[in-house]
Amino acid sequence: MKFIEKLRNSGLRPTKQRLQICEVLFNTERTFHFTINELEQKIKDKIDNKISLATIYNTVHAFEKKGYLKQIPVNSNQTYFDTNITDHHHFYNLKDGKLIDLENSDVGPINIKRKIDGKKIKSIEVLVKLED
Amino acid sequence: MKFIEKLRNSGLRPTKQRLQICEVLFNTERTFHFTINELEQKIKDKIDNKISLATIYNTVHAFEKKGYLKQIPVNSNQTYFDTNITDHHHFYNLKDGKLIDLENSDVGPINIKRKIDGKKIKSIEVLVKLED
DNA sequence: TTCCACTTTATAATGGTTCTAAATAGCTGT
DNA sequence: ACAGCTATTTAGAACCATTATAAAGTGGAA
Repeated sequence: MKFIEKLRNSGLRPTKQRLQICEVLFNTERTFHFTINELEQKIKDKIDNKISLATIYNTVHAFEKKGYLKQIPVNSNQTYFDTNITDHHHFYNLKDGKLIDLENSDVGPINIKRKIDGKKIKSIEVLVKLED
Repeated sequence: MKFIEKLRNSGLRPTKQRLQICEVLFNTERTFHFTINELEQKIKDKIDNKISLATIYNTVHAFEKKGYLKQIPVNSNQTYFDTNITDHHHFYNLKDGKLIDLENSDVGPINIKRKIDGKKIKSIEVLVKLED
């Protein structure tokens, strides 16, 4: 249905696996953060067939390249992704490794005054580390 | 000399290896960013004896814990460290993976309006990704 | 000097991620 | 519906940064 179009429009074949991963990632009330391991678990819980780990990696990277997912810059042994692709920032709870979205209104506009020749700004991301 | 005191004051024994790594990291005109691999190379270039890779990891982590180094939150397969431990931000050149310091005056103050119960802010870090 | 906890070291183990190559499945044109 | 082509999936191997291990070495206090 809706995801078939979405995938086709971006040049990705709407395979069974991709559509199922779309359901898990995008057919939700709210956006969320995840690691590949967490996504693998969510997929296991929600669908009955098996999707190979390699396919999950492939798909997540394909979706990220198409702009349907964003990587979150955090130092961790795993890569964190976000289904919220709007410009926004994050709290990072060092205790449990959990992320919390920060609305732009919680941070205020960020104005980068310095320019680098021949480069343009692709993104501005703020990470606020939290401790007890 | 100066590094012996520094180490002793923070409860780290001033071993030959740690002092040599201090020379490479802190006896410089300017601060710099590095990965463990880059540091390993720098050490090979500057000293004649060999320091085990495990010792380099141990030392970098010990120095980070004591606040002599900072990790930079970037998504990369390697961990980036910074010898500039003042509060500041970074440009990240996606093309070559190089980091550039941003002065606070280049970014302006960042005021996080939202609070999380029972947590306090440890750091606020801005990463500005650059593309061509 | 002696002793002991701290440190270094080589090497193995770990674990997230990427690669490989063969099997499978969309899709287009007939 | 079918053939043929290319994209995709898959299991498993490979990769590689990082961490763990356990034995040897070292700093420093008494």
